[in-house]
Amino acid sequence: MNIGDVARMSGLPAKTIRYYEDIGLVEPMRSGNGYRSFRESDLHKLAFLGRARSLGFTIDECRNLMQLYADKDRASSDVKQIAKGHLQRIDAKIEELTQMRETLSHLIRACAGDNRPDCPILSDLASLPDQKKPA
Amino acid sequence: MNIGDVARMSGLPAKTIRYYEDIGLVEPMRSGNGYRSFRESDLHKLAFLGRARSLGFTIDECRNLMQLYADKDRASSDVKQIAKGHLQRIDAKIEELTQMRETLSHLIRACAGDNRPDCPILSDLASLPDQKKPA
DNA sequence: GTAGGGCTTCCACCAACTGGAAGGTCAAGA
DNA sequence: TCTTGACCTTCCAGTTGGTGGAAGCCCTAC
Repeated sequence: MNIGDVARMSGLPAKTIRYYEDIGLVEPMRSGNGYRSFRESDLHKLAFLGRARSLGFTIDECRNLMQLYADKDRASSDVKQIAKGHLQRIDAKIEELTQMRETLSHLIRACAGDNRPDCPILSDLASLPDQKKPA
Repeated sequence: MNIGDVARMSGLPAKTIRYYEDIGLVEPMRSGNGYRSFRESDLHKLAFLGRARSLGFTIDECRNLMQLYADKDRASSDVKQIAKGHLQRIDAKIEELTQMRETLSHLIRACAGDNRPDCPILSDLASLPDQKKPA
């Protein structure tokens, strides 16, 4: 299979696939004309990567997960551990965004949004953090 | 004030402040020894930037917001517009993360997490997207 | 032979910093 | 006076995960 084929089948852009080869995530063979030649197993890996990335795993985590996938003697606890760590990151991010959302929507509600210059959003942004000038 | 002073007072790392100067967000003066010399107004801008960034506004949005802040003839609707756009982005991100969280926590619950190799997390990742091989 | 698609490499760029090296400045202490 | 240490300077490189584009093969069809 050429890169266009696996791109279509994996749902990943060809550019991304070349990038994944660059960083050693897949190692397709080469045809006589220099084209990459993907095996079934490469396609499989790419699909794995696409799915893992879509769940937000980092490239490094993907690397680890693929290793575990390849290792028939793995312990599922190792996989679960990675997933749990990732879940925690997601939770932290959601928390952070929710906090932003809170503040921001509060400010938006308070802003008249008319043609006058007074604006609680700007007032908030302009407020200094609780620290004072140097002596 | 030297960079260390405004760093402490604004809560921003000195490196970040230099970077902000690089991209034209602040323009501190220079002392005879080559050190940056920050005015009160620079500190104010930096605090503004720090606050806006902490709410997740992009640097470009910060630029616009600072311009509006400086413009005494601004319409608060312009500010509100920027904030609303940003809120939408936040909502989209939260939505995306929540979806990931959903899938992931589901998989984690399904995984035994013991020393056996069977793992629904890996099984899910390994599933191909709904597309078939080429003709 | 030429037009088109697909493929190749390489280089640059995105956001928003962060780390580190090499070196100048300044105030205090021995 | 010298030195130590905390500041400060610039510049270069790296981070994450790709994306865009240029220049140039390859292959098939017409």
